[in-house]
Amino acid sequence: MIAKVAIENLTYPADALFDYEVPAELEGALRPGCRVVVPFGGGNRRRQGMVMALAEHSELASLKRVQRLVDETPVLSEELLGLVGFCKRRWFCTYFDAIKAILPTGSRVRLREYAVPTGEPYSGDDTLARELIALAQSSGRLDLEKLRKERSEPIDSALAELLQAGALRRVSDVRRNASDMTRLAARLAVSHEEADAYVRDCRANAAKHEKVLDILKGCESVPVTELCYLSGVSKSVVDTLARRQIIELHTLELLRRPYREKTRGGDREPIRLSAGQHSVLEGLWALCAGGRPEAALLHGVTGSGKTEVYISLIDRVIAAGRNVIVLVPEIALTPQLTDRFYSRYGERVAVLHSALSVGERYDEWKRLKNGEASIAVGTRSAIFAPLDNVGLIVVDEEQEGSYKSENSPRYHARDVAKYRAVKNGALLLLASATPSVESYMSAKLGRYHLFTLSERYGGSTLPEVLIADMREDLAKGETSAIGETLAAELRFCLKRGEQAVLFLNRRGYNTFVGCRACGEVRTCPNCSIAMTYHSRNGLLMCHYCGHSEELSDVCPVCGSRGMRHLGTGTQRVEEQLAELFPTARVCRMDLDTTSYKSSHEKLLGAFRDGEYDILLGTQMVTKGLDMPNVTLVGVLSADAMLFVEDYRAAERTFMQLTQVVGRAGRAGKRGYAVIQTYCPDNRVIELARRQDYEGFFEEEILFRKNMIYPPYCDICHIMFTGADEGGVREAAKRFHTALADEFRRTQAANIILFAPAPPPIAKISQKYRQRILLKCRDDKKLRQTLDKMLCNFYNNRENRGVSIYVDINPNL
DNA sequence: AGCACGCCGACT
DNA sequence: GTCGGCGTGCTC
Repeated sequence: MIAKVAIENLTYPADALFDYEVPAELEGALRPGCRVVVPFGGGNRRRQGMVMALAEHSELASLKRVQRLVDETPVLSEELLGLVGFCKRRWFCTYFDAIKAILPTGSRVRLREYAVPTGEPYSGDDTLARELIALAQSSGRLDLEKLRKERSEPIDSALAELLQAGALRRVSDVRRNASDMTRLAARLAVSHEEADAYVRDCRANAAKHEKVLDILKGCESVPVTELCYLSGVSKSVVDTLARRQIIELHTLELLRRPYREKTRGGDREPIRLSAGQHSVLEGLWALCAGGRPEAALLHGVTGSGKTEVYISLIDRVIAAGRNVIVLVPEIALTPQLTDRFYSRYGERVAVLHSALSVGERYDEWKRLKNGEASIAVGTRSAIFAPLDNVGLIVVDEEQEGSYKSENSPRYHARDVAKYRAVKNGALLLLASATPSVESYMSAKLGRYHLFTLSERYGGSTLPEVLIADMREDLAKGETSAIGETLAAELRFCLKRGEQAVLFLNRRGYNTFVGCRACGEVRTCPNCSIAMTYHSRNGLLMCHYCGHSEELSDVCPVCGSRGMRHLGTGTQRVEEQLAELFPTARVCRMDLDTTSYKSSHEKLLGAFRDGEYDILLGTQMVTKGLDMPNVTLVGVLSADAMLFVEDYRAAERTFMQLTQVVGRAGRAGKRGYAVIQTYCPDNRVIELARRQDYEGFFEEEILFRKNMIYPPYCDICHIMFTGADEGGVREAAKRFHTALADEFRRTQAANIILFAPAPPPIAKISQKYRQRILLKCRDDKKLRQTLDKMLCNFYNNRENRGVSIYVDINPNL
């Protein structure tokens, strides 16, 4: 018997399936989907592998043998094994990149290599070998990985000699990744006075230590990640303090299975559906019940009750004995939806998302795998849920950018969902109030069944939307973030005793720091990006590499004391609100105040319970809140997101405005929305005011067609990164020339190839970047060409030190 | 990415 | 003669 094995840590061109002989004692137990340990390469170093398939014969004359079986039962089903290969072909990753995306971190194993003394004496005269054997005998075994790292000189020839002489024997050990090491917390191990004394006596770099200790002096115990964020230090500083026993680390027993206490499985109420909802449900069920692969797009205006429809559908699918996957863009933003699932399906639902600890996630994964749970609800990676017999896959808010993975494999969950729907004979249901232009186009072309819910649920009406022309305020010399129209509406709203939500988009909210004298903007030393000021820790931080520094008002370029915050911060708006409405209770929700996992939910809960009058926040306030008492929604600046160099700017603006506006006026109350803008005549803003998706689509699709943008093409980015700016540029140029030649040679049609250029962020973490843009059709032929070009790139020694990756239809 | 193989210059 | 530099190519 032969095992076809994918091997961990191979480069892209070397990544193939390798044949290994299955030893007789493993036959039967070793099945596709099991992990194995195999000898690999000239030195026969042990590597982890995944059995992708079994075969009777091999083309090769002599084979090495599988050394050890890691899993007694396969961790990947046949379907998911197929998906591994699909990911590799589609997104240019290695087999193991795909496997790592599919398996939860907790189920992963790490291979450790040891050498143990056999008792046989070593009589050779290699000094290093003598040293090693002595070390092995005194400590019982040698940790090879550690040894290689610690030793400056190569140890492998000495090691080989000892193995040859029979003095050492190789042992490999497989370790589970299950325990949760990340939720570590720190507290002071000494008195405040001793801590002060430590800082005094510590000459070198005590500033960072002092910051850490200052924070700990104020609190009982602080999670390490939080501590690093607040003090702007890296974890190594905390580790050093722990090693010196100034602080101690302990695992925080907080936040385990956060939803366990919640009501489970009690809600058996049949959902009352409107006539419109009911007919959509019947239409979807007809598609689902057939057991053949189908795809549908459910376009329902905000508040039309899409959730009720697909929960009813899930009821039926479950009753029919099939399983369900529900994808949501960001689980932290949809606590109401997950609560709903818990109360309705209880233990039968498993939740998968990144805010869970490694252990929690692994547990949920196991419950799905062993059949305890049959509904997987989660973010992007939940599409890999280990379920068989999937009857329905729901992608909620399908236009959201979070469904696209930003690291390898750079997959789109929608595409994986399509694959799984086909393999399972399932219905793929894409749901949105503002579908992506691509999906709506597919629906119009009949590739998806289109279902529409055009009426709001529960008799509420769409809010009345006012466009506030900020130019009028400006003409009066008024430059505040809250214009007259919005201020007036806020006053009415508060007088009625109702609540308001104010939305500030991210770009406008980011407060970078610049010099008023010379115009210098503080940029990160590692990345070509402006640093942003975080009020909570008082530091300037870089979102890309995590670098942080103290804020100073002295300009490093011109030396004047002119460094100030620029941009509209939530803080500034808060101050203004306090001025306008001194008695109103304002709740601010942004990245700063919500770095803790649960605080988001807590703030929303408090707002919902009426503890605040005004909720002020970024992106996150646009989604998933269904607050009956919110009757006013304000968009502080609709323009900032409109003028971005990105073909999707209009789509995103329309989507966000529509979603924000849709928050107002549920449960029968009249809602109002105010959109502040300096260009009130802009079509997108006008269409969003009318909540006219159809109109928006008609205009947008023309633009996409004329300019050749998706869905009329696929956009392919080929990215080059490296520490040497010139080297990266040269490598990109070489690739561009070779690619152009290849396209000419194969007479590839309908491809627009752009010359390499630096992307908007030209440097991240001290790595320079170059990008080649390609407008093309992402078909088999193109993928084969790119695959070949990538392999050539890796194998060309001129490209050393430059990394390359391909991203199809990336988020910009 | 490792690691072996092999082809050339410095040195015993 | 041989030891060791690193350029080249393979890994079942």
